[in-house]
Amino acid sequence: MSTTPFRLATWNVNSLKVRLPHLAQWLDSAPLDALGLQETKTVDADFPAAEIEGMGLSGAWYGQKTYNGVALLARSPVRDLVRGIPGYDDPQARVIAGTIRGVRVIDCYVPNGQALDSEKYVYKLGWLSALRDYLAEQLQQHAQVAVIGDFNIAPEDRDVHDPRAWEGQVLVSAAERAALHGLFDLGLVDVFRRFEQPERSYSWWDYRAMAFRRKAGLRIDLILASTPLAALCSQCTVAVEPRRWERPSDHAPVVATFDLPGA
DNA sequence: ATGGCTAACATGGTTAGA
Repeated sequence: MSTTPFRLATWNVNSLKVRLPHLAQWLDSAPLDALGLQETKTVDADFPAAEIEGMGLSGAWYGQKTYNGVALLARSPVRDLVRGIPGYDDPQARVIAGTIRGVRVIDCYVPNGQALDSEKYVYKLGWLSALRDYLAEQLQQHAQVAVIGDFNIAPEDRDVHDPRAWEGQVLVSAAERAALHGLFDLGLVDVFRRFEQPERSYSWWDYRAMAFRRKAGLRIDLILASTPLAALCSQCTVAVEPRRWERPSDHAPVVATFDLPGA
């Protein structure tokens, strides 16, 4: 049976306006079919739609002033768009979902949480609970589901450059990891770990203290796939190269290839 | 080394990120 690759990426761009040249340059070298962005940091009226179209992409975006903001883009039509988590009243623009070539793609920017004693941490855990309910419903509706984005949680200690220094901190705390594993329990698979990976594979490095050069990062940007979709995954890598460029995002893209049935 | 750096908004210094 013939298959066609579906190359899906997630990238926290930390301001789409600043990172438009990086996106264009990366797309020149990386053949992609669909892409979820986070931290676009722009209202929908100012979204650079013409520039995105010039890159051969179309889709939809859901943004707000200054903070957050997500976009779901593809080379083929994005259908049945849904912004936010239905039924969850959230003033922050963090989720956009659509169907691309039969795959239900849900692009997420999970709250950071700031610190364990912060109200933002309470918001993060409540938000993840709402996301879990939403994903449970989506997995009933669709066989092929991909949940992609900046999860702001490092799943395991091997996803942390210095687990001892980070122990108990936000992004690695037990309650956050339990919430993430709650998503895995729905049947979602972290496809990156389906393959052999280099030691010290991360997707985010602090701008400060030469963290990137020291390989002092975290793997917090993930591609999760429903079991039937994960079975079609043939590759998943961190595209570390854009992190080396001038004025980079602090996150690198993560890319997965799914060999979808059909020509 | 409880700092370091980047971006938005604003146009100096705060908020937020992770």
